[in-house]
Amino acid sequence: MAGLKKDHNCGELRITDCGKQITVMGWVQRRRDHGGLIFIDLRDRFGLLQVVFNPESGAETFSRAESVRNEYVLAITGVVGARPKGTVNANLTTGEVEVYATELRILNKAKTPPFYIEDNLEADEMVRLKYRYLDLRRPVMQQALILRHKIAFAMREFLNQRDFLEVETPILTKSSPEGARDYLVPSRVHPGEFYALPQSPQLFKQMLMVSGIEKYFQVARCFRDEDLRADRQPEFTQLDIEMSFVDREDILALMEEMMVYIFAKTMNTTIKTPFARLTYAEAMGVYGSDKPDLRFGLKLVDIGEIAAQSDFKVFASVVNNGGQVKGINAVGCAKYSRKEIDELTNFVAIFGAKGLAYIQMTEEGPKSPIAKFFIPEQLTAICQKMNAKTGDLLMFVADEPMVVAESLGHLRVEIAKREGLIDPEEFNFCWVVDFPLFEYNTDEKRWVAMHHPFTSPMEEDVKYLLSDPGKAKAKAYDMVLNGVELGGGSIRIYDKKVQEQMFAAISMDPAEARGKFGYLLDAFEYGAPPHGGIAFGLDRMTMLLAKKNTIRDVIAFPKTQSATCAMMQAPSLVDAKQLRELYIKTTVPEK
RNA sequence: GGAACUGUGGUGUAGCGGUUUAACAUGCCGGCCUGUCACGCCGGAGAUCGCGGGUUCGAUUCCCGUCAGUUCCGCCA
Repeated sequence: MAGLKKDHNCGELRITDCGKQITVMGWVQRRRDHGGLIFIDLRDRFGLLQVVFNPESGAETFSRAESVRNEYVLAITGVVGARPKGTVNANLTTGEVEVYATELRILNKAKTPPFYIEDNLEADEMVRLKYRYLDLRRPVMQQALILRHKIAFAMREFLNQRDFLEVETPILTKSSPEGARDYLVPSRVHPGEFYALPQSPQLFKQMLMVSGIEKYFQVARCFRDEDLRADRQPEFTQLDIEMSFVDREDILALMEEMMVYIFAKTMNTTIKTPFARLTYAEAMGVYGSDKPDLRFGLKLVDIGEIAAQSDFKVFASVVNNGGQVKGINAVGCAKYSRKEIDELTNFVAIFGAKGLAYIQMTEEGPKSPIAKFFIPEQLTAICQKMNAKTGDLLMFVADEPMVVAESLGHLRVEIAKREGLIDPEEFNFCWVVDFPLFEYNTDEKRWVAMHHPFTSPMEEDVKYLLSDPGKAKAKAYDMVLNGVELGGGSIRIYDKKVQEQMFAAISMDPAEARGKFGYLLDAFEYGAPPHGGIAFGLDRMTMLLAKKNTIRDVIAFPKTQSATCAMMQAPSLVDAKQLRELYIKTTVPEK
């Protein structure tokens, strides 16, 4: 930098700085060359600053300014001055001042970037990811990273104030049979053996409780080798928390306080506590989701009883076979065309619904292809139950409970989006509690833990662990924000006997349990305290607060949907020598 | 593993329901310009329309396959 020192940031200069001689460094946002007068907007992380070059700048400096192009890296020394009357730019925080350059050094030249370095650009995401270092120069991207930093910092601040200890846990760890697919790392020292990257620090944090840490947290990187989504990346960051000597209410209350703190520090807003609370059964029954979006209504209404008595065989037989018939009232949507209803029918088919029955509430009364199967009293009863008025559209799905929930649960969100029922400024939190302890896996023909196999059953349900697993409820809870699962946790098992029963319930024989989790069972014999915890998705939280549609926009270097890094071209083939050292032979089929 | 959508100069788009010199904006290059801030004006370069095959006299356009991206289902304790 040839002896120059950046003594001011571009974005920080104000009218009160007039007269100062300063040196700024940054990137050329734009050059406006008027022949005898050149303006350069210089950009750094803190903002934009207009620099003026005129003949008084000196011939050499002026001609150098003529050669400057976008994204060149410059060091400029000059004097801050007030802009002449009528040339103030209200769109810039530095719009009242400009710098009269006396010296210009080109610290580095730049090729023309493949896309504009500015907000609101609509470049192809693949191009943005390939040139992520340029994409991240855009102020909106930097704001997202800044917000992410503030959130993580507020978390640390809050937990530190509450006596929590941040402890790091291993990245090279042991593969576990339950849960997501593991990323594996071959061991050179132990031929044929593998480490796994952690899906979460779950067992380590429980061990830390046995160690007497009492209050632990970690901003932990987690890895799951599963397919990606807009809100799912193969590596992601969790705020992982665990506490000893607490019950569910202690944790929920503390986490609400933490969210209040985070929102105060990062969004400058006050959020209301306590959060709404729903049981899993309520959430599924009324909203068709275990992560309900409570910003709008469109609740699911059960019309099974009426449907069972109708002549509509499709409905009646579903009810008689233990299924459900439920509907939602899309208020004011009777205007929907046949085409739109077909679209919605295709939409619910994604979730397994075999059809979408509907009733349009017209001026002439209920109009529907299925109306003829109902006597007037039944139609009236349905309309009454669903609070239907002229202009509304009632839509129904009849199927097994899970299909009804999922299809109508997604449909209500789709209708809310189409009808603009969602206030984008609202942050609506709730807790979902009382999850089932198990769910039945039809492929593996066994019960599996819904949360994870270290989750404590409700005391009164311990007796069902082996006799009637489907009946057991868990001391588990999820925090939900605007229909997105922000975090989840549970009170853990700390009793060796209960833990052994748990393993037995998921059809893990004692020898296997010993082999996989022997250290946990051992630890429980040395004075394990009652404990529980929770983990939050930092990426998702940042996405919601930044009002982005994908977590890729709040991750510096995210993966594409096929789990590749567009910038580094990972994953990649490696040298045969590397494979030999690891005793690995690949068996990729020839195309 | 499956479904849908997308792929045209550097970037963002248009196009033709078969035959065009492939259009527009912006960016880029050159020239002019002392108050602009998405500066302006003049001129110029830049695309075998993702890839492969098929139909046809002729394909950017129609069909099939493939690759890549995105969204979703499955999967994600």
